[in-house]
Parts: sequence; structure tokens; C-alpha cells
Amino acid sequence: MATRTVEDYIKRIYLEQQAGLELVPFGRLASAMDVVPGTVTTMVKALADSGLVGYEPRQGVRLTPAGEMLALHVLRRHRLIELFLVRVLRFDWSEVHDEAEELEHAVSERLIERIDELLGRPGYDPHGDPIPDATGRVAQRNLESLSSARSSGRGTIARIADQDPEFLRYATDRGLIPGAVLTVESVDPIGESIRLVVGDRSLTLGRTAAAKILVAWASPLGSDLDRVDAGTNG
Amino acid sequence: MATRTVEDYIKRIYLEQQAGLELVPFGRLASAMDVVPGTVTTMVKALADSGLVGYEPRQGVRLTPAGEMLALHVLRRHRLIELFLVRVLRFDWSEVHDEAEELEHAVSERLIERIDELLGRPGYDPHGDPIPDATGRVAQRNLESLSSARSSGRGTIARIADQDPEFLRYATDRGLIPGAVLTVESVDPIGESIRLVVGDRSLTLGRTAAAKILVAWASPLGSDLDRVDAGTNG
DNA sequence: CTCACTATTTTGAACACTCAAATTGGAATA
DNA sequence: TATTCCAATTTGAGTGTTCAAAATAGTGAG
Repeated sequence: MATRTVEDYIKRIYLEQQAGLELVPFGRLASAMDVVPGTVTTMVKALADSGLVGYEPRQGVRLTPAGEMLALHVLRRHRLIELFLVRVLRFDWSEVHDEAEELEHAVSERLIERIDELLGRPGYDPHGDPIPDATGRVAQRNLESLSSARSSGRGTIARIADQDPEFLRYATDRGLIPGAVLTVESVDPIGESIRLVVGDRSLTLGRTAAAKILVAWASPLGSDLDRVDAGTNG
Repeated sequence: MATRTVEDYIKRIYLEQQAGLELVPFGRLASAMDVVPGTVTTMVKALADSGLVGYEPRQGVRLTPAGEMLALHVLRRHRLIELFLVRVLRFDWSEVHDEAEELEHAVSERLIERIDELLGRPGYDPHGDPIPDATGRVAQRNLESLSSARSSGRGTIARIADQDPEFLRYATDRGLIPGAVLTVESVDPIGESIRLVVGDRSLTLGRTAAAKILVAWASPLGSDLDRVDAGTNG
């Protein structure tokens, strides 16, 4: 059985890879896990011994298929728990992350199955992150970051890529939640800001904030990317 | 912060004291915790250092007020989780113990408060065990074990003092669940068995099985011991 | 009073994880 | 080529929990 720490490392490596790194550098992993670099070296060797990761010394780590499978199971638990807390226990989506971080290591396979069933086998958590199914399959979506918008256009918010409660409350206050339709009014590449309209509100976002908002752009013909179901928020 | 292991030891010591021991012998604690005796000696010293227990060398351990407070908080979490699993997630009461054993160490104070509120601040878990409130207060009941019955009589089952799923399924099959009314037909002190009627069923129980069934006897005038609310089972 | 028995305690070691601090490797710079 | 610098690694140590096995204390029997 994978220990709690092992699950956390594997999950973190998966998320870093997901964020675009094929090989996660040790230093990055160290700061993400909030441990000293030497600890990562030690742990990565142990993870490699149990076949969950492969690594190039002084280069970085990468998950093996077994590691990826474990990561997907942990994320499945985490995201189902988040949605459960929001839907059933009426938590606000801005405050479920830390709770799920604990519970993901404590719930049994049986309990997760019950929750999945009760929620109707959802595909996305309250933040719009995809929930892997019991076999590890994840829905693939072609989303674009709001910061990559080059001109005006309409789209639906599909995902908020930040778990910080403060940012999430800020987003909620402005209607920036998965499922909301937004219109980009103008983009200022030099000033690094973007003006948009959400509902009846007009607002301006800086580049780094906009980078956290993932959007499915409305195509003229209405492709299936328009249909975003990201669960209930609030 | 008390570690998971510490919480388990403290909870166990509380339960053993509750079962009638003022001073819990190390050997008993060792087998209850499923560790070798030496481990208990080490742990008890550590617990004493943090002020949670007091102990007489070679005699046994006892909780301090601080230890009792901790035990009550852990039991509160455990029992609220059990009831939540039964009521909300439709688990059978025979299968919630192990799950709660894990979750009790992972839930936050905030989540427990939500659950408590959602369930309507219940006083008892599915097995009839009392749920301490947030300040550590526990309902006191004057229950008697079915094995102590000396003659025929009527009463209400208030609590089943065994968490073994097999025993609980056996009990469920025979209608021996908290809230059920039973009538003692006859007691055989030599054969160590007791005949009773529950609902429309008649059955015979041995002494040790009967010892696990705690009953509030019906008084002729109907005291408030008759009113047993032990939540929903099933 | 001594023996035997059982419960408890001590000792030394292990495992999983972590840190601080010294060292090394490799790449970029001068 | 020699120097500098940063990332990664090694080393030695500590924490919390556990075990196996040897030593000891107390209790009751003879």
C-alpha cells in the first residue's frame, strides 16, 4: 500500500507534468512539496525503487504508467470529495480543497464508489477539473487560457486553475465560475491586461489572473466544446 | 497536535475505562492496540509526558482530564461519521466502523460541525453509542446488559456493544437493533442462555452474546428511560 | 523462603520521513 | 581555461512508531 506521503508526491508530479513539464526538476518538486531538496532526492529514489517513477539524475522525475495510475486514483478521490462537500454538505467551492487534501487519503474504495454513485458519476469537480473514472480514464477537453486570448470573443468558463480560497472568492464575487459565459472586450498585450464582460458585469484582469481562467471558446457553428458541465458551485 | 497514533491510544484507553477499569493494564492495552507490550510501555510514557495520561508503573494507565477531553473529541468524530455514513450514504450499520476509524483522523472541526448540523445534532450513533457534543458532554443513560436479566420482563434495546460486522449482521437479521422492543421469556443461569421475543420472532441467546445487548427496561410507570432514540439503522 | 510464572520494562534495531549543512556536477561566463 | 553559480546529492542526525528478545519485578504456591 502506498503511504500518504507517497500519494502526495505522485499526485504532485502528475500535476506538474500536466502543467507542461515532461521531466519535473527536483527543485520544483521540493518547493511544491514544501521540503528541502535533499528530501526530494531521497524520496524520488524510493519512488523509483517501487516502480512509480523514473528519473534522470540531476534532470528530473517522470511518472511510470503505474505511477500515473496511482495519481489518477488519488485525484479521483480528491475531486469526488470536493464535489461531494459542495453538493451535499453545502460547502463553498473556495474552501473544499484543504479538506479534500486530508480526506483523499482516508476514504475507502467503497465509500468513493458510493459518493460517485450518489453524485451521478460526475465528470468534473467544482473547479472544473476532470474526475478520472474508476479505471483511471479522464475526459479530455481542448481548453484555452484566458491569458492567451488575442482578440475579442465569446466563451464559457470551463475551469479555474487555482485552489487558493482568496482567489476563488474573488472569482465568485465577479461571476467567474465554471459554466459562466464571458465575452472578451479587448486585450492589451503591453499593459498585460484583458477586459471582459461576465453576465452584466464588466471587469479587467491582469495576465497572471487571466491565466488561471480556462475557457472553451464558442465556435460559430457551436461545437461540443460549448457544453460545459462543471457541477454545482457556491 | 495529537498524532493519529496518539488519538487511537487515548480513545482505546477511554473505552477500556468505560468498560469498567479504573486503571487499564498495559497488557490489555497492548492486545487491544495489536502491538507488543514493550510498545505500550514506550507509548504510555510519551502520552504521560504530554499530559494525556497518568500511570502507575506495572499497574496500568488512566486518562487525565486533558486525555479524556481528547478521547471525547475523537469519539464525537467517529460516531458522527458512523451516523452520517448510515443516514446520508446509505451504508449498513454493520459496515461503518472501519471506515469511521480512518475518517475520524482526517475530518476537520468545520466538517464535523456541518455533519452534526445536517444530522440535527444527534445524541446517539447507529449502534446506540452516545455522541459527545462539541464541548465534550455525553448523555448518561442507565442501561443494563441483557445478560444481567434475572427474570422475564420487557425493555427497549438501546445499544449494541460490539462493532464486529458479523455479529451486527446476525443481530440485524433477528431484529436486535437499537429501538427494538424485546421481551425476556426465560433465563437459564446454569445453561447460560436467555430466551426472548423480538417483534414476532422468538430466539435464544448465549450469555456472551446477550452481554452485548444493552437494554432500557420498561418500568411500570414508564420512566424516561423508555424513550430511546438511536438514529436510523439499516 | 524460594521457585516458578506472568506482566512489565529495557535495550537495540528498524522503517518512513525529514532536516541542516557540506559536497559535487554541469553549465554558463569571463 | 579557470571561475562562478545553481541545482542536485550525500552525509549524519532526529522524530515517531514499531518489533524481537533479554532482563526484571511482583505474586502466589509450595
